[in-house]
Amino acid sequence: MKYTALKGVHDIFPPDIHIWQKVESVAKDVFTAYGFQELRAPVIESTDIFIRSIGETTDIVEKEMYTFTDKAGRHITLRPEGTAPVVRCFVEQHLYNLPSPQKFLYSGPMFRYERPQAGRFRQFYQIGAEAFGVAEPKIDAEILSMLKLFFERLGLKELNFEINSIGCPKCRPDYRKALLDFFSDRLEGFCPDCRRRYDQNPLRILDCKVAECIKLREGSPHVTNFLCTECREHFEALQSYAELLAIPYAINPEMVRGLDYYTRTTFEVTCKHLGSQNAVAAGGRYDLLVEDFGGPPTPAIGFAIGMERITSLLKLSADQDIPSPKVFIAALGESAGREGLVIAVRLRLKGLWAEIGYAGNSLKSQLRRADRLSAQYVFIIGDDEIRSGKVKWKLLSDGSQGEIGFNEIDTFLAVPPKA
RNA sequence: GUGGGUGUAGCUCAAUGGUCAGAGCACUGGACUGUGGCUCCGGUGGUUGGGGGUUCGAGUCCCCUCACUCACCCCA
Repeated sequence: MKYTALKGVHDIFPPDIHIWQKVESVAKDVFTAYGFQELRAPVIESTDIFIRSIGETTDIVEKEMYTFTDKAGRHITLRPEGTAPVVRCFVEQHLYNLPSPQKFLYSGPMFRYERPQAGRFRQFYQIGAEAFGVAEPKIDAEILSMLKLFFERLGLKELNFEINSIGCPKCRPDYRKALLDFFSDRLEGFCPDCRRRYDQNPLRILDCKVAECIKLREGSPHVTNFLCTECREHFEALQSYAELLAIPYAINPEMVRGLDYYTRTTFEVTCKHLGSQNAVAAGGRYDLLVEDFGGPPTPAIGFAIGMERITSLLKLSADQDIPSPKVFIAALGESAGREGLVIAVRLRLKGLWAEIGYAGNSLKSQLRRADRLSAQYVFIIGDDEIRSGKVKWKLLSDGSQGEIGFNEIDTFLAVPPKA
């Protein structure tokens, strides 16, 4: 094959595209009901926007960004995630001057240079939402409830909602220190990755899947025991609101985040049917990021849904409704073909999906094609029908057929079939 | 970046180192002049991912390379 798509990217086309469209429309409906409006930010931004927000020492920034210089030497990066561009827009466009809160949804491709595997791609799609201006934990719970509704509408089950609080710049250093103290005397037993994490990002040790490390970290301090008063109250209030809204969450004090900007609430929705990349949605609070970008102090919270992971789950479960034509017009001969073409265009004018057969195909093959397309009706037009001014109709589901005049077609199709 | 697995028809897969690389599905034509699905018969479709090597002989063995895939790292 001479021309192929790049590694880690993929084409989306029928029949899968119908699942994608379904997910997008459900998200838009549900998020709209929660007061979110669409915001479309560019796919490219200045590189420093991502370095500043995601964090200089994160994997994303250190080795996963698609970065290049344009013809004027500007440093440009294809967005690896959606929050930073939205925050940049929020500040640059002074959206904080609009009535608070401001709530936005977005969707589109993200780019990360990684080795692809199940559920992980170099160009991948996210649907995300960001809410600005509310410090109250009520909105944290609302966002969880919005996700719950979204998944319910899609018929997705067996999902786990996990929440955590990673504190704020006031309390997190205490926790970090406690963690370092706890690990320091047993560091030798940990895997090489964890020993590296000890220096770079000790919270990540909590995430390690190596059996030895899991055993060694038993009894390690929990972040939730180190929260300052404000963070603890926020987290407790979130839990009570989540219970009020019947969100079946679990607290996972070992859940950590790969982006530096998170504060307090973090959450993840996972599904065990996904393989090792099992998060279908994840997000959290980032109360300091807007200020970091030069805006006024503005608490905020957001999340992103991984489209590929959702659609792969739907492909497992779903009875997919693939759209099919209302009418297939099978014509035999040139003059019947002309008549069929005119009828098809007239039906399309009314918004009905009409397909026609083309020259050189026998009636049998046209019917076969109609059957493959799952057309509801076939209209058969030949010399006889042209002479009599009628079309023969056939209902494919039960094989019944009859005749109607050319001018009766519209009313005929308006009446639902008995089958 | 690291490690494993797999590359044969559009798809899913056969073929002990030995005739002309096969089957099912799909597509297409016919059995049935103008009636789909079911059945039967025929047809189209291949650089066996690419390159090199071993051999009388390679889809099969070896090396290189590319792609896909799963996992690690990390993450949606």
